[in-house]
Formats: sequence, C-alpha cells, structure tokens
Amino acid sequence: MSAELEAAHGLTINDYEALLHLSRAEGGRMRRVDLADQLILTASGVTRLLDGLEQAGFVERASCASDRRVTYAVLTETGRAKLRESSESHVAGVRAFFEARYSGAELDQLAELLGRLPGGADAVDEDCAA
Amino acid sequence: MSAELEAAHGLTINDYEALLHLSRAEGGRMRRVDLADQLILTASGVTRLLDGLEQAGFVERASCASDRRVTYAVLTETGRAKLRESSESHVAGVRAFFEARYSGAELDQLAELLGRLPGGADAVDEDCAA
DNA sequence: AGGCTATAGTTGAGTACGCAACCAATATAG
DNA sequence: CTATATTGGTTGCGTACTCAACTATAGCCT
Repeated sequence: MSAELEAAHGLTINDYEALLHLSRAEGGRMRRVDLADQLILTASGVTRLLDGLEQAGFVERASCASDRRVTYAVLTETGRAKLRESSESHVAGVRAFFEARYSGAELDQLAELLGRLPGGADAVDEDCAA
Repeated sequence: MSAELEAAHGLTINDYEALLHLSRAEGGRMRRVDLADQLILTASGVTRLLDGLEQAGFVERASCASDRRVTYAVLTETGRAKLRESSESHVAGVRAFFEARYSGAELDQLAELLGRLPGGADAVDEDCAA
C-alpha cells in the first residue's frame, strides 16, 4: 500500500521516512548515523538513500564545526515542500487503511501492543503524527 | 530475530516458510504459483528461491500429468528433516520473543487484530502452529 | 607527544527481490 | 477447428539493501 502511493509521488517509503525524520529534527538536520538508526538501515544504506535525495534536491550536506567526521543531512526547502505534498495523500491513505479495519479503541490497543516491539515506540508515533 | 536464527541453520525466512508450506500441503507438493501466493512473492522470486532449495536437496521438481504447464515443488525427505530440525530452535525463539512482551490474553488480542490485515489470517495461523 | 581504540562516513562485492519480456500449454470464442 | 486470451514458469535487468574493508577524525591513557 505504502509502496504504491509513494511510487505515485516518486518517493519510496524510506525516502519519505527520511524526509519526515529530518523535518522533525532540530534545524531540519541530522547526522547520517542517527538517521540510519531511526530508519533501521546500515550506514551504507543511508549513504545511498541520501545520494538519491541529494540528487533530487531534497536534502543537502553540511559539515559539523566541532567534529569534522560528521556530515549532516539537511532538509532543503524543496524537500520540505515535497514532504508536505506527499504527506497529504500518504497519511490519508494510511488512515483510511486502518479505519477500514479497526475502531478507535482497537487502534489504541494495537498501537499500545505494537509499541512494545523493539523500536516500536518511535514507529507508532510517527504514523500517528500528521 | 528470525533472520539471525535462520542464518544459524542456513535458511532464510523465506526458505523456512517455503518448506513449512510444502510440509503442510497434500503430498508435500505445491504448484509454484500457489507457493508464490502464500509467500507473498512474485513468480520469479519463487523460481529463484526454489533454485536454492533444490540445490540444497530440500525440494525436487515434479511435473503435473493433467496440465503440462505446471511443475510442482516437492519436499524431499531431506527437506522435511531440515524443517523439523530448524523448527525446533526457531519456534522456541519466536515463542520466547512474544512471551517476553505479552500475556496470553494480549497475544490473543494481537493475533485477532493482526489477523484482519490482508493475508493476515494465514500468517498468524502459521506462527501459532509448531 | 605518541599510540590504541572507537566513531562517522564511503565504497565494492554480493544478495534477494520486483518488473517486464518471453515461451509453452491451456481455455475460450467465433 | 483455427485465433485469441489466459495461465504457469523462466530469464535479463534494475534496485535497495547488507557486509566487509577502508579512510579520516576524535578521545583516551600513559
């Protein structure tokens, strides 16, 4: 489901999630390692993911003054706009999907239960936001 | 989790699930299309998955008398043994994982809710079996 | 200072898929 | 009974990952 809708916007799920995380981060920027962590990807996975997003102009690189090893991924204005635009249909799609199958109370139940899975707390929050 | 444990037995999750489905099927054999369906893979995915399992000697090909288009995937005795052997640790691992986080009642709740997802009924049954 | 060890990031090789194009056998229509 | 559509299966190509090796910094500890 997600895959199809994202494809309509030209973003994969991970593209989308990357932009989402960046948009929530202070200053719209994150270290690549931290992003990898949130997306449950390896460092190399993030490198390649960001390659694509950079080429599309949705993120930029920035270096860190206090630690020359780190390069930040920074959300551009273009990227922020893209996220807003694709959020609209994606979030609506996700909401419809769940509302078609579960009542409000069941949704709470499900979120609570799934939230106990490793990394689950974040994931659930994410989908609820927006 | 699954990935790690399976790797210990040299089987990926899909290898394992394929053997599992075959073991439950009448005569230990299934059409490749039907297997694809159960594993949520495309036909080509199944072709390649079975390539590996054939080389390992866990499944064999057989043709269908009444429809010469179909080739069955048949579980060999070796494959059945492999499944039994890896089931042991895998099922124990899965059980431990869930029992560490959920009570029996919660497990039922979760299974019911997740069972409403597309293809969910099968998936849940599977994991409960053992 | 000099020498370990850990951390951030990139790159090359390999893997597990999907998609589209294809072939062969079967069903359906006219 | 041919002509067309459908179904089962394989193959080539592209993609999104992982893992292992590597570079460059940074933080210790003596």
